Amino acid sequence: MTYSSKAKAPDKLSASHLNYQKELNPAQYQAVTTVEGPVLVIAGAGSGKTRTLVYRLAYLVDQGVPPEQILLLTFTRKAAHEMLSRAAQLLNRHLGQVMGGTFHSVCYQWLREFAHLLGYASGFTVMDRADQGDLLQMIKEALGFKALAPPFPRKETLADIQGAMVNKKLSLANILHRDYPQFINHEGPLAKLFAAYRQEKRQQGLMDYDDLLVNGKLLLLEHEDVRRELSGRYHYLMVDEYQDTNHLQAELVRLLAYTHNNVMVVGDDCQSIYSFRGANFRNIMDFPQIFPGAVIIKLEENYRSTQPVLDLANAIIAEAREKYTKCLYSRQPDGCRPRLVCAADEKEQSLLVTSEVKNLLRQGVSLPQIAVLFRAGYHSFDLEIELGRAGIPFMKFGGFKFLESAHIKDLLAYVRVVANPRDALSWKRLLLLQPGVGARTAQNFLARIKGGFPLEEAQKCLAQQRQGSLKQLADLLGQLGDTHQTLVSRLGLALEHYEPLLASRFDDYPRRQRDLEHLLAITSRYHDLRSFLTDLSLEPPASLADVARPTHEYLTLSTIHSAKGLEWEAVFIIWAAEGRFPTFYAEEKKEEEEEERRLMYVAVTRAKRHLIITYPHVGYNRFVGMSVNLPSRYVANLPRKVLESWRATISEP
DNA sequence: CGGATCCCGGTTTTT
DNA sequence: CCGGGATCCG
Repeated sequence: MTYSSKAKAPDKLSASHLNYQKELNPAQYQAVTTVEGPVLVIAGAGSGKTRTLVYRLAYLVDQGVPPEQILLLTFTRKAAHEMLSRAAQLLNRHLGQVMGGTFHSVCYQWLREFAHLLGYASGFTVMDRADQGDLLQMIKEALGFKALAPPFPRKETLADIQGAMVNKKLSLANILHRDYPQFINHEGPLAKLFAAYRQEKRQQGLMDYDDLLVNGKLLLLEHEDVRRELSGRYHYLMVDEYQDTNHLQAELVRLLAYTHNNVMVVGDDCQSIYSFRGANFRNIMDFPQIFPGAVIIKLEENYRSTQPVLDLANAIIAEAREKYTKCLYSRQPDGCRPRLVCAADEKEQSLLVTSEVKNLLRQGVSLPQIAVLFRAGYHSFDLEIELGRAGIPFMKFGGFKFLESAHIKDLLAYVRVVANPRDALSWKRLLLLQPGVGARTAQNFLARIKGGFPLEEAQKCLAQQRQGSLKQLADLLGQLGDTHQTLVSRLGLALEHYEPLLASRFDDYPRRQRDLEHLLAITSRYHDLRSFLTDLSLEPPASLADVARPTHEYLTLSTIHSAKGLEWEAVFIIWAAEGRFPTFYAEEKKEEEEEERRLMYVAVTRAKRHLIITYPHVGYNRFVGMSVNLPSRYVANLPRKVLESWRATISEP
């Protein structure tokens, strides 16, 4: 451990006057000041986990550790930014040099530096989920698998299967057997398809999300010098939300700690809600085996919620089949009991939330202190209409994917082919947009530029085509590649070209046009095309949406997944009905059903003081028409002293 | 090539 | 029940 002397630097190096012992409770203090060797922090909901990470960052810097030697891995890049700026505030100095972000974005940066070692050009671009589906579809067609006896998986399912193989480390046969028995007959073709997929990505200079982790790991595993270099670059590792990491991420952590073992991970097994993308909360429990001698610290005091809210949370998680016991306790014994309210139907549920929100406002709770949470994005559609009618401003997080909508992808295709001319996927998208161009022309063009030609080559090829629109496009691409122009003006040119196509393609084009202008506004923050495109793929859309946020106060609507780590004075959980929450999807699979329970636990523990859980008594079901809903199993039949049951009574508007 | 029509399938969470 | 995708025809 060559670097241990740094953290043991004498206290006089402390530039700040922070009194760590006074500002933190004993467990937090221990977590903050134990900087050498492996540390596992089990942090219950609301136990000051973020505070602990922030103070630890500050502490390290206070001890004289150069910020650039710290690596902070978080679930979103926004979370990393926030922690850094809070630490900077504490110390009253700028900490620009700390490396922070998601595993994906950090791997991306290393791969830009070292991808050539893996036989990848450094100019690779990142594919999102939809791109993955499109490429798989192209291959499915090319291999003639559309003619196979149905059912053959559609492109979204293909992407799911591929993702499961990588993230859950299971063989194709295994996945098919476990989750997709209906496709077992097609195992052979599927194996071929996925092999071709891997090959195509490499040839086109594309990496999907999983590749970033897989290749990042490969880089560290197979290149001892790189491992040494990167491990030495960051002497102190901190990983947030460790319960939501998968085997690849755990392996990355192990490899990065190679030269020093200074690694702290923070997590809560009860809040593990991402197993659908391979997260495994056992990573937490295995941590002491992988890092022998790890110090284990539990944060159990909850600073967020009143005791009645915690009582409900504890009652929900008590039923979990498998968990590692923590005892959460609050300093605020008093507070109102959470309520379970049965509304007559969805409309009444929406009216109930609206009128209760108004109630809270009268009581002095401000709009930004209120959130409505739900299992799936579409669960709030009706409520959104009602809120609009009532004139309550709101912002919605999660669910809808701005960046994956067709018009955004169309516009981006213009610049993506400029950034990476080998990207056949974007070429195809771009070409098919042009009038007079169909599958045939696109195919011919792709065949001609196959193998990766520079942009000029592609331009020449376009100029030779019969269609006038393609000759025009060739000129435009020349301008888009002109790096003397600002990125905004280049994207502006693309938009100018795309707008007429947009109008003929979509009948709701005015709305889509506004989206595109919003995208252009985001662009002005960037100078470099590649980093712009990367951020769009790797940055959660919510943080990009900052520009569009209303300046006035608003109510938060969010999926529970997107609400992770956040808190509000008052929380509503809507559609807490069997079939929706837990989703009927998960009802039969034990492990998934367990995860739904944890999801409810996460939802409940977002509330500081007020908590209302509702469901509509009658709901519309596509198969059966009207049907009667039962309350979610996680909140039905709880003792009255934990959860009050009500029938909705609201005055009609 | 592009528009129209018909049929099937499937409903979720996200880097 | 709605929308995406496949197919067919002009």
